[in-house]
Order: sequence, then C-alpha cells, then structure tokens
Amino acid sequence: MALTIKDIASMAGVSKGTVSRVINNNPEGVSEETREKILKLIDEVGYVPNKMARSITVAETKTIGLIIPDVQNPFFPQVIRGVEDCAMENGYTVFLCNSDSDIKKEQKYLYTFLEKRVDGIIINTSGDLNDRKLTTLIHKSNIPIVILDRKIKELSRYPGVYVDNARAAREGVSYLIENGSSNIAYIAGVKDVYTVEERLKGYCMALEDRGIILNKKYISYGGYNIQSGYERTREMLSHNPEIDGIFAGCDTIAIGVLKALRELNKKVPDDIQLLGFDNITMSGEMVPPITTVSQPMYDMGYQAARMLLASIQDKTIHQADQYLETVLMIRESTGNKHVRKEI
Amino acid sequence: MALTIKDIASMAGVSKGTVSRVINNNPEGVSEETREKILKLIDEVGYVPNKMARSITVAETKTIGLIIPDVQNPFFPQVIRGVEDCAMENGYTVFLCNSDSDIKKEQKYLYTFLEKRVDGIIINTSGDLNDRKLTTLIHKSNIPIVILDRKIKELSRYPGVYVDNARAAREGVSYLIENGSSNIAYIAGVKDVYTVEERLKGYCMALEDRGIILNKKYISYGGYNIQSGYERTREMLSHNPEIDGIFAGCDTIAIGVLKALRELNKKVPDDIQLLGFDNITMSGEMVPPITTVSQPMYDMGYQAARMLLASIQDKTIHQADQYLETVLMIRESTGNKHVRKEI
DNA sequence: GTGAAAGCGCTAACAG
DNA sequence: CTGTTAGCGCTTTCAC
Repeated sequence: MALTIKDIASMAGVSKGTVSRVINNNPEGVSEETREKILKLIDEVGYVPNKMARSITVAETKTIGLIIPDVQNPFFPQVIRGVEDCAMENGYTVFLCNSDSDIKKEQKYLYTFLEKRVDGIIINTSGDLNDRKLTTLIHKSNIPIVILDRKIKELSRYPGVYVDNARAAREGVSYLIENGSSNIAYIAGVKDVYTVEERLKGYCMALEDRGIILNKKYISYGGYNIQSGYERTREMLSHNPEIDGIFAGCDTIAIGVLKALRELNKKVPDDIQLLGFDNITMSGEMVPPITTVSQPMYDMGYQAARMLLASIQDKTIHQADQYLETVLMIRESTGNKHVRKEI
Repeated sequence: MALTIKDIASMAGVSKGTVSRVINNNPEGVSEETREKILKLIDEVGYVPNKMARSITVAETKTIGLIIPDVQNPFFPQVIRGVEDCAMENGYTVFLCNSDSDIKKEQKYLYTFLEKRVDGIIINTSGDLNDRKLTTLIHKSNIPIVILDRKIKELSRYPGVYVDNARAAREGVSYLIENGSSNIAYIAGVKDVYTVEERLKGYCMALEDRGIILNKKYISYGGYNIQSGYERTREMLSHNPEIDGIFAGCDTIAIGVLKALRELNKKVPDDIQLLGFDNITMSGEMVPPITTVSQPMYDMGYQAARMLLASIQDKTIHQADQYLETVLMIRESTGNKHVRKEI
C-alpha cells in the first residue's frame, strides 16, 4: 500500500542501498547530486520510511517503556514529564503504562515491552514482581532497566533513582516536634511499600531523637487518596484526641487530613500541625498552605531517563543508584505554637 | 543474540511455520502434541517472540499514539487513563507525547507516529497543524485518527469526541446570573483555542438571555495555570471593582482566582460568585469548594480510544463525532446572594 | 559513489 | 498436521 524504499529506488533509478544511505543521513557513500535528487523525490511523493522494518535489522526501536501505578495520582505527571522530555530530546518515544500497582498488570506490561523490544524500561512498582520466570526473561533479555522511587527486590541488580525518604521524613517530623508537637500521628500510605517504610523509619528516628516514645496506635496505613486521609484522620482523632501533629504519607493524604481537621474544628497549626510529603502543586494552594517535604519529581523522571539512555548506549557500564535531594517546604500548616499563642 | 523462532524450530525439530502457528495461538494446523511440546520448550528456554518482526509482516503494530499538550495539566491524567485502559483491554500499547501545544512538537510527534507505523492516533492540539505536507502525508497514510476535545481545522475530516462547551458554559453562567451576579468576568484560557471560544459563546448567550450587555473589559485571556488566574483576577478587579461573578476558563485558573479573592478579602460567594470548568479533583477540595462544569474526562479518553479502535478494525466505516454530557456541579462558591444576606 | 545480494525475525500461502 | 518457500521493508557488507 504505502510507498517503500524499493519504490523510491526504482522511481529514482537507483538501488535500495542508495536510498537507504540517504534516509539515514549517511554522510558518505552518496554524491550530493543523487542525494538531493532522492530527497526531493521523497518529499514530492510523500514517502515515510518504515522504522519498524529498520528496527528489526538494526535491533533498536528508539522506544522506552515506562510503568507507573497511576497517572491520576498527582505525584506522577511530573515524573512522567521528566521522562518524556529526556526521551524526546534523545529521539526516543515512550510507552506509558498504568499498573495500578497490580502485579498481574506489571507482569503483562513488562512482557509486552520484551515482545516489542523496547530499548529500555523505567519502572515504579509497589513491591515485588513475584514471577521467577519473568525476571529470568528480563535478565536474559539483557535490557537496561532503571528503578524509579521504589526499590524492587527481584530487580535489585538494576540501578535506580531515589530520594532519601528516611532522612527527609526525619527532618520533617523533627520540625513538627521542634514546633511543639509531641503526639504525632503518621497517616501513611500502603503498608510494606518501600517509601512508606522508609518514611516510617524517619518518623521513628525523629521521635527517638527527642526521647519521645513511639505509640503504635498513632500509625495508620491506607490508600493514597483524599478520602482515605480524611477517614483515617477522623478515626485517629476519635480514638486519640491528644494528637497535636500529623505526618501525612503524601500530599494527597494530607489534603484529606486537612479536610477532616477543618470539619472537626481543629486549628492548623495551632491545635494540630500538619506535614505532607511530595509537594504537589495543590499542597501550596490549600488553606492553610501545607508544609511538605518537596521531592524533585520532574527531575526524578528526567534523571531516570538519562540513566537509562546511558545504559542503552553502553550496556557494559554499571550505573550507580542516584539519590536526589528533598527540601522541607515550610508553609503555614506548621509553626511554633508558643510563639503563636503569645501573639 | 536473543532466541528466534528459527532457534525454537530447530530445537524442537519442527519448522518455523509450526512454531509460528503455535505462538500465534492459531487454533488449527498443529497437533495438540507438538503444540504442547513447543510451548513447553519456549517456556523452558525463555523465548520471547519479536513483535516488531511480526508487525512488519502483518502490517499492524498494536500501538496507538496519543498527543496531548501536557500531562501536568490536571485535566489530562484522567483522559490519558481512559485512553490507556481501553487500549490495554484491547491489547494495544500507547505512546504518550506532550506537545506543550507547540506546533513544531506536534508535527514531530505525528511524523514519528507515521514512521513507527502506529495503528491509530488520538490527538488534542491547541489549534492548527499548519503544515500542508504533513497533513497530506497523514491523509495518504490512511491512518485512523480521532480528535479529542478540541477541533482542528486541517483534521476536520476525522471524527472526534467533544463536549458541548457552549451549552455547558451557558448553563453555568446562567446559574451565576440567577443567583444574583450581573457583572461577570470571564477569566479565560488561551485565545483562539476551540474550547475557549466555545465557552465564550456560551458566556455571551447567557448574558444575552437575561438582557445583560456584554462588557469586553470583563474578558481576559491567558494561561491555564494558577498563577495566571491569580494575576488576571487581581488585575481585573483593580480596574473593575464592580465585578460580582467570575467564570474561570478551567478549574486550575479558578483556583488562582480563588487565591486572589481570598487576598482581596472578597467573600465567595457573597461578594463574588465563582464558577470553574472541568471538575478536576481539587476543585472540590478548596475552601469554599468550587462550583464547576464537570467534564467526563476519563470517559472522553475512553470513548476516543473506543472510536479509534473501531476505525482501526474497519477502516471503511466513518465514525460520527461524539458529544459527551457535562453536568453543572453546584458547590459552595456560588449561591443565592439574597437568600444569604437575609440569614 | 553505487548496485547486488544476503539477511533481520516473522508470517502466509501452498504443497504434500 | 507440517514443511517449504517467498516475501515484509529495511540495512549492510562486498564488489565493481
């Protein structure tokens, strides 16, 4: 149906090889004259080279696969954008796949990536792949992979880009304590997820630093959504009215927490200080604006892609894990209670 | 390097054809016995069929391309998810591309899709493609396309899924008027964008319905972000302090508007009513929750994909444009001023 | 500088 | 039921 290199060759009265050299911008092996003639012809007749066919012979697709739990979670659009920008700058196109943190879907997508011979994969999962055969296939395929944000046991041999969640959480929770909170709840994300556990470590360390004894009742696991943050906060406060600080597992949860506090007539930060995590755009637009641990989301995506492209280009070098910096964004949901009360 | 169908064939002592029949689940033409033998072998040695190679011979890639302005705009994640879900359910993988509404990038991506021989394209652009040659290539390629949300002049021959922006805006603005506003500003999106102009029509109709004369000073065009909504509102109110209602071009803008109103100590809705558009998650979480025109974003994506897959399967049928329903989500940023004042 | 030929991994008749 | 053959559209030696 569509024009092929063969058509162009015969139309131009040259061989396929020559046309091939031209469309690949092969600098040598073709005279300026014929090159221009062919280029002009291609333009006139509207020939679009079939990259699929090229890919099969050169064994590279200029395509990378990206698996994330869900684009609808506000954390991801920025990292996706980082990945895509870097990919695009280097001539790669990206397959975007939402796994819903469902192992079955992750497996399916990974296998599809293998079938489609993507040049590399960036993946953010909730935990383990749990499929010995798949991981074997992946290893054997020799395809470069970089892990994003959450470590994966079966894929521990691959490099990744992370943030020091424990350190960041420790810093944030310490700030809460410094500003007068001592009964701090951790309205966390899903149990057993790497980042959730790391942040728990940080939370515990901060308490320990100040000699505050950990109260397990103050920890609640659940979904990464507003509703879940809202419900768990109401639940938490009904049982533990003494709570005067809340560390939310992510900003989306924090927004739900804030909603609950508003309904319960708790003043933020006077009655209860609130700390989020991520620094999604909306966290700064709430009333009050939420203090949060800012993650370099765009950069995480961008760096992951850079790393991946580097391993694609040189499969022999072993990339080292990369840890990006977080910064505590102090806004109005936290603050020194004593100072405030004195006003 | 990797195993090929040929390797499997020789290992199993059969021909490539037989292996091909097995991996394609071709129901006939192969005995249960050899089928199982081959399947077992494939599993043991870890062979992953090369879909690239398959694609070139069967002329289908099971891939679709999706172009949107920017994943980071909260409107898109849901539509992307709708597209992806439908694609995935039907065995397709999607290329996600962010164009930033930049014609050059749109052209580049479109050309890449042609080169990679995607089976279909879903596109949301800001306006015209402005590239006669490209559109010719697209037409000649005979590739199915569906337009998403915004009509495109050069691609008017393709079907799309839309919302009746004019009707929706008219309904929303009418609601503002019914509740006592008469000096209503339209803090719009980017000028000349299809949806922006359609909503303007609705705004004008609503005014006309009630005999309110259009004041052009009340219309402001600008970016789809919080900052822009914020700045334009301050500007607008400084020149036109009589304004008692604002129709924001989208919810992101509305959030910026709200921020400005808060700073200016304008009570919402008592002093100024606020109406948004889209119904992104956060619009319901603001204080006060924003009344907005709810668009079925996920469904728009899902239906666009359905439509596309239908045209892929049957290139001869001509799909009709599809208009999805909006609903006015009445929340607390609007309300009857007189009733409120009487309280 | 250019053409011819072989081959990439797979599918699709066509025989038998 | 299975093997053989001829491509699919392109790249890549290797001669000339």
